[in-house]
Amino acid sequence: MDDGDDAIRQSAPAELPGEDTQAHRFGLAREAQATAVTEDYVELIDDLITTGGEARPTDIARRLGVAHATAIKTISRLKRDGFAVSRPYRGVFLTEQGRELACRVRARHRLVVEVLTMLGVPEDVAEADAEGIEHFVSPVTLAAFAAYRDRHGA
Amino acid sequence: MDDGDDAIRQSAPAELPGEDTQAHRFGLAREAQATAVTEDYVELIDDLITTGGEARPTDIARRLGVAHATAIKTISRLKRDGFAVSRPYRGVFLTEQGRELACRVRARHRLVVEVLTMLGVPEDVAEADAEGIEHFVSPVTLAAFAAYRDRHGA
DNA sequence: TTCAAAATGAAGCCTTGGCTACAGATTGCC
DNA sequence: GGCAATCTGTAGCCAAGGCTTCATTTTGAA
Repeated sequence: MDDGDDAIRQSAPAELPGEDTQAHRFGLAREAQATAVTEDYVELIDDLITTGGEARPTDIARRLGVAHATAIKTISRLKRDGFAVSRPYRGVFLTEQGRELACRVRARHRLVVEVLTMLGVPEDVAEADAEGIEHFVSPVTLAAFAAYRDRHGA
Repeated sequence: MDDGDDAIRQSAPAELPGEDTQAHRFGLAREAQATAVTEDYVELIDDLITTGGEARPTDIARRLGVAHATAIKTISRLKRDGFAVSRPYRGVFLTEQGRELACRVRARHRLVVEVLTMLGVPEDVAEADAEGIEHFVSPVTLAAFAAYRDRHGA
């Protein structure tokens, strides 16, 4: 797992010779996958706090569709990595770093859903697919999405 | 890991009540992730056989950017799951199921790259992002992509 | 106030997908 | 034919992210 500023990773650096290029692309995808769970948890925690005032492990687990023990273990990783804090039996809270990540993740998610919808994907399918797609959309692609949305009225 | 026919998963079934919907979406994304590695390997093996006549573990590992032992272990899972066969020191071959999956995966990859490019994403970035995105594009979204491509000339 | 239900957290297990290190097979060069 | 380099495969380690089970804490209802 990366630390905060890499949780939404950068785009490809320079040119690489042929075969290495492919290996590099797979490497980028693996990195993005490693941050996906962090991003999902942080965004959900932010949602729960915003809409309900608190984020409890049981609620997080239910919303994600995992066992509560799984959520607690992942939350402990968030704490270890500086995205969240929690006091026993008192819910989970985001650090500044966590809130900042949540904000970026939510904006990216919305934009992906918007663009999918504009392309003719039904709203509910767009939401579902975006849940996976969003973690692999690089900043460059995100910028292209934003430009496309602005060009064609949303 | 799913077996063959689910390796490209289906879209969401019926309507689900509010909170369960979100849990279900995350569940779909987790399933798609579980099939992503299988899809990458199968497509790469098919490429290597088509272009070079054989797919050796070392070549697979180099192209994916992982250690050869990692590739061998994953290949053994492909064999276990009925996507590939191999004889010691004689390279890897796809089963009928494996070839069929490779074909679907390649078509999907190309379409994702095409659509990203049409949206204004630079070619190389589109290729890199598609490596991750493709695994989460449901059949419904894929159909919408194809319709979009056909509507606006590629 | 008491007590049962629900939430929490810890512990231990599994699979996946990385890695390194080492052993054995194959190949090709001399 | 022999030997070194390369390729292959096995074994063992690790972390992530699932799971179940169980003990403990908190909470809320009678």
